[in-house]
Amino acid sequence: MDGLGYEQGTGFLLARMGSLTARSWTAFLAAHDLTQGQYTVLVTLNERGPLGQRRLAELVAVDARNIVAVLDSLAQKELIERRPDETDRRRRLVALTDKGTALVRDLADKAAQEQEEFLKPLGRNERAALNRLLRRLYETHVEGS
Amino acid sequence: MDGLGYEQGTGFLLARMGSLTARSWTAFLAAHDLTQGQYTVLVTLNERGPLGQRRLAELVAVDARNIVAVLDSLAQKELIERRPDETDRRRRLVALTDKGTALVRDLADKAAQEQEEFLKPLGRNERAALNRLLRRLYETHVEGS
DNA sequence: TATTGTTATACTCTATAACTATA
DNA sequence: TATAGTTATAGAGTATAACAATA
Repeated sequence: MDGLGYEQGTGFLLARMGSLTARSWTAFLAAHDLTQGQYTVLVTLNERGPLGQRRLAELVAVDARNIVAVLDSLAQKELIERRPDETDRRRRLVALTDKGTALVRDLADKAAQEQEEFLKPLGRNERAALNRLLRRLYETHVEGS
Repeated sequence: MDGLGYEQGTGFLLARMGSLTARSWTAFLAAHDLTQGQYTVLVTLNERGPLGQRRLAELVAVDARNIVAVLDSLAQKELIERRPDETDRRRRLVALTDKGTALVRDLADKAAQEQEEFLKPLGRNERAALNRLLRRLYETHVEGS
């Protein structure tokens, strides 16, 4: 019942801001010929090391069926490779190639600059606070299990 | 060079968390036969009152071409109506119907409960801080102009 | 000529059903 | 029978080109 009718919930704001962020984020990645899904996979592999597709999909929070095409495209770019798991011939271990590792590191630097624009309205301490809160949420929702 | 390779930037976390939030948010809205785009339009109209489609699209941060189908679907549900603008016959003013207004208010309450689940990892003060930071970002990026 | 709204097309993301091969 | 990976399809969100009516 305040000026604007009622207060927007955090969930709405998060989904909404995420969608806006994702847009500029997508444009940034597109300039480097990557989609969000591809980048998230690269980042996750960089953090965790080689993973089976099932576990990888879980961490990226994508259905295991839908990660296949993403991995195909990354493999074609020679950013990842699928290695056979000798102990279980159903499994394939997904790993970053050297080229993939180099790309992730390069993009991390450029992305930091990219964020400046978007986060301008917030001061230094506020950005740190936002980063910390988001990280807490992210880790709880993704690390789980 | 910390444990996990390198630190995730705020932009990445925001896009990522937004995507995760959007997922449960989408499921919640789907239970009430709405998409995210539809809901965002309803919320915006509720805050701002009747708007031309161009300005509405701007506030919702959707391309003006792509809001047409969203408005069509909302009009079919009788949640909004397009009124001719007598002073400029090119324009059509989009307004919430009584039914639409009632729905937005009803969903705002239910959404607040829905968020509990997602925000559980954060304490009361932290949620308030997150809400405040996101609102600042949202308003800067959307109110603009 | 510029602006408001529209139609149509294409790509990404997400969700789902049905399948192959291994265990 | 259960699990790892795959194929194929469909809806929603986003981006873009081309267009009609009006200013």
